[in-house]
Amino acid sequence: MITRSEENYLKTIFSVFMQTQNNVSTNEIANLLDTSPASVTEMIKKLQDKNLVIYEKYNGVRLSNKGETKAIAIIRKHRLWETFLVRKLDFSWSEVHDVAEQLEHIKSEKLIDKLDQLLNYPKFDPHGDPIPSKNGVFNYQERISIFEMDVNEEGIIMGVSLDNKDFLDYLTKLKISIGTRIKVIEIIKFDQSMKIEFDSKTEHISKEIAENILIKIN
Amino acid sequence: MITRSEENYLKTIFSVFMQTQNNVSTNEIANLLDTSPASVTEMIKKLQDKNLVIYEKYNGVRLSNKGETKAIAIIRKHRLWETFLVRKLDFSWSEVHDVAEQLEHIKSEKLIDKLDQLLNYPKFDPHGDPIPSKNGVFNYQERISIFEMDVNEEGIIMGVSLDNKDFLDYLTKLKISIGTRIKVIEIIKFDQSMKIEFDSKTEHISKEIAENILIKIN
DNA sequence: TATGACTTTTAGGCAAGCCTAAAAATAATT
DNA sequence: AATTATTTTTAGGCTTGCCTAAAAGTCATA
Repeated sequence: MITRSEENYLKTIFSVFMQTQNNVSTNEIANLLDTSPASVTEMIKKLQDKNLVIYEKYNGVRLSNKGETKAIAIIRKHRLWETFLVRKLDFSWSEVHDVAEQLEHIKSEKLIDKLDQLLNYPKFDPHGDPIPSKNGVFNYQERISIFEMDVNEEGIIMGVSLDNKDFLDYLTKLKISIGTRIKVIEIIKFDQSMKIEFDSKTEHISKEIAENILIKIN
Repeated sequence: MITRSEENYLKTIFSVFMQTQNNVSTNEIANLLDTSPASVTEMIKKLQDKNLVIYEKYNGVRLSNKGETKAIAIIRKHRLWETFLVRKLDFSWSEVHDVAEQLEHIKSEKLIDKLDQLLNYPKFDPHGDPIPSKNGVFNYQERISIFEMDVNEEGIIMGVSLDNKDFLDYLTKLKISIGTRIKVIEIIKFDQSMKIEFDSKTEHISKEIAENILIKIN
């Protein structure tokens, strides 16, 4: 049996490793899980005993195949639940995270298969992140941030790279959501803010906002 | 904050008290929660410190108003989730219990309100048990078991009094479900088994089965 | 290369929720 | 009423997952 806490460690290690492709440091895990480095070291050892991670003292940690499989299963559950909350229970982007964080630990294969079916086997969650299939395959979609676009370039919003309530609420207020087609009108050199056009209107967004909205690239 | 374990104790105390109207004994809780009497005593003290139960040494325990409110909320969640699993995810009677047992501990008021709405504010769960409203009101329905019926009496099945997989699977096999109209044809004196008629066919059921199927009384 | 800064690990402790064994209280039976 | 049986509580221990403080290791920079 794998505990809830262990699942959270696996998920964290997985997502950091995905971004950096490097062994994940004790400190980084501690920061992300809001715990002490000492606790992390301790837990890593436990995960190592269960063959879920590959670990060498003072050299960070990464998932074993077994650990990766577990981590992907948790991410799958998290994203399916988020999709369910938004589509079936009318939750907004910004509200789903905390609840999905709890729901992802429910243990029932049938439950998750049926949920998948109910939602018609979604490939992306409400934030535009890919939902791994039952056998662990992610459906990646190449994306870049609006910040990387040039003037006059167009794109369709495919997701966000930040799961922060204020950020998501602001997007909702702007009526920007996944699927929205946008065009870059102007880039202000001074602060790198951008004027973008969508749904026949123009909005002015800061660099920070632009960096965290992702559009389809191909 | 109230822990998952505390919630399970409250739920157990509530349901035993409902049946007996007496203080619940340490031993009984231990049996139902599959734990030791010593652990129960310890937990009861903790619940007492939190003003969730009323307890006197060697004299059993019952819920305080605060504890009862909590217990009812958990039962509400459990039954709403069971209803969801059966209605939306095609779970069968016998499969819902374990999963609902996990789901009932998810903390989100919005989640449960929305679930209630999605299911159109159900008054009874798939076993025929009442689902308390948001403000804690149960919609009781007077029910008796088939075993208490006389020959030629008719009734409509409203629920079951046993949440056991083999029992529920057997009812499914017999195609007996909530809403089925039945009539008692014959009672066999020797073993108190009963011949009942429903959906234009006759079945012969044991005393044990008859005792655990509930029909509407008024 | 030595020193200081930072990271990681070790050591020792704590709360929650469980356990067993023994003691104390209550209930049942002779 | 006394003895026995049962129930409940206390006492002491264990594991999980966390903590802080101190020691050990690694890295960076003078």
